[in-house]
Amino acid sequence: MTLPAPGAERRIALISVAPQEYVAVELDGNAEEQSRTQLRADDLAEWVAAVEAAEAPRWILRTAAETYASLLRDGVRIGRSHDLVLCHAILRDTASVTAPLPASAGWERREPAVAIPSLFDVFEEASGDEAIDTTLDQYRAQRDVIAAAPDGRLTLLCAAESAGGLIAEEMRVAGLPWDEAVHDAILTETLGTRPVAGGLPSRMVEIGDRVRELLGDATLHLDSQQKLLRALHRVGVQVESTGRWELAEHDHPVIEPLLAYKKLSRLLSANGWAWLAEWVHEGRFRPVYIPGGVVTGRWASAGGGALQLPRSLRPAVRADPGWTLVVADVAQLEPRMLAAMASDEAMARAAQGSDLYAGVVASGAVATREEAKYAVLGAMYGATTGDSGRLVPRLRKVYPRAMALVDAAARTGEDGGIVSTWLGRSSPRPSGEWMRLQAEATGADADPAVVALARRRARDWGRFTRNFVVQGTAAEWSLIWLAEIRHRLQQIPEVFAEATASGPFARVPHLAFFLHDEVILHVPQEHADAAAEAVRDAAATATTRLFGSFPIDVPLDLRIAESAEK
DNA sequence: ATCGTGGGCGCG
DNA sequence: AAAGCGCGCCCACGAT
Repeated sequence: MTLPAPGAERRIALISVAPQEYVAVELDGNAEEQSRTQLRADDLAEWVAAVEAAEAPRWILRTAAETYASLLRDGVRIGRSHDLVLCHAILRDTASVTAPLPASAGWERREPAVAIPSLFDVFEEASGDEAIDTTLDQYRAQRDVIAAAPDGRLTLLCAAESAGGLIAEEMRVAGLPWDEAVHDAILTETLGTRPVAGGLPSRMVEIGDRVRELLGDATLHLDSQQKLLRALHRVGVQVESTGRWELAEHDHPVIEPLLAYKKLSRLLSANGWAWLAEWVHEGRFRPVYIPGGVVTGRWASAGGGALQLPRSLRPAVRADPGWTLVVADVAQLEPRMLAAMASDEAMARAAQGSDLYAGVVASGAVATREEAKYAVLGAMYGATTGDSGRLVPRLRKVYPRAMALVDAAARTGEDGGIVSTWLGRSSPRPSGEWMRLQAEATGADADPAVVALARRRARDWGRFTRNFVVQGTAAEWSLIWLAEIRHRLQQIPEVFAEATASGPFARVPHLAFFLHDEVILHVPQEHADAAAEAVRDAAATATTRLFGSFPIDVPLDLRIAESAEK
């Protein structure tokens, strides 16, 4: 991702002014209108492609989820954008500047389900000229907020967020190569023979019958939590819930088959044959990504459970013939971000190499890798009890700067304050209800029960803000990583071999999947090494863009393989 | 029939 | 071995 100085790049706002009608407004260095081009929807893709090839401007879009999807369907890709909806969400709440962007309902994200039909709703009572004025005013307001932030952090964040908006649409169009036969084989192997009409697969029937027999109820409906709980009590298993963890603590013949049944049941309902039929078409799984869909800046997804694919199905992710996958993830991204944010050199030393937890053990803070893991997770999540909570104070001695950062974030949250990520995405204000409860608890004659509740809610919010700064900064690293990968892949020439898929990514290496700290690329075999190098370079660049010369390792686990199986 | 909620569990 | 953060989705179940 290159970030030219403001004014040094061409910027063109692409504005929908009426159904089937667009206006492209070219802006000068002061974001003043320079020229205007009227476009019919039918001509849009061709015009954008020509301008992109000639000038590679930064396209100012209402949001990629609306405009870019249709361009991609017409085979047109763009390089850079400024996504007004995505950036509005960041800029209206940022604590990085004294005067954040005024919130404006017209620039809120819309539900994906209505995004496409409502593409023109915002303008239904406005003339085309009003739509243009509204868009340009919003862009100028955003530009002013971005420029007011120190160190260009919001420039980087908004550029990366906008790139994420493009990438999410591109990954949806490209899809994740998915081998339906492999998926089907895994299901049959795990669940048993597929039922012909309704009913459950054979292994589930067998195991379910065994569970019912051991519970002494031949007609028990195992999917009913309440009935199952009562049946367990009847045979003397005194659990309070039917959760996996609590069941595992009990010793009764029914536990083992019951846990096995629950595992199978989960696979069937979440990613069984019905999921396969609904979400995989022509060898591609196409999830709906929602960039910035989580308050911390992480991506969310809608439909298909894209971010919850069970590891057991990874073998079904298979490259097309003549293509390969580049699969890369970062180990322990969040604590690495924490070490760098806090300039904690001791923690950064522990983070050298591929296993941060081993480094924590080497520092002498804890005795085993497992303890290191629970201590570090506990530090970032705010654990206070259990083994994890007991280990956290040891880290405070060895990594005082890192711990001071998360402890301060927790205190700020407990006091009702706002915290921010490294680049300036800020946490939401606590709710009015939360504020009222805290106010009620500070009175001299406050009910002790109210005080206790307020304390608990304050700590809850403190754990959220504690984690926000770390999870959100990790999301920023990943976003820049993604954008840099995309930028590098665009330099790799297309292949001339016969394409195995259709669409704008049929002949080029492309991102196919993203999951918080992991990417999967789908790449013509001849470009596998170049793509892998792009992924590594991009990671190094992401780290430098965020933390300059601070020495923090962010090592990748990267492999080139036909399948995503680990 | 449809909606909201809670339990449970997959992912990071 | 822990239960501390962030999600989305499925199911049952009770309310509408």
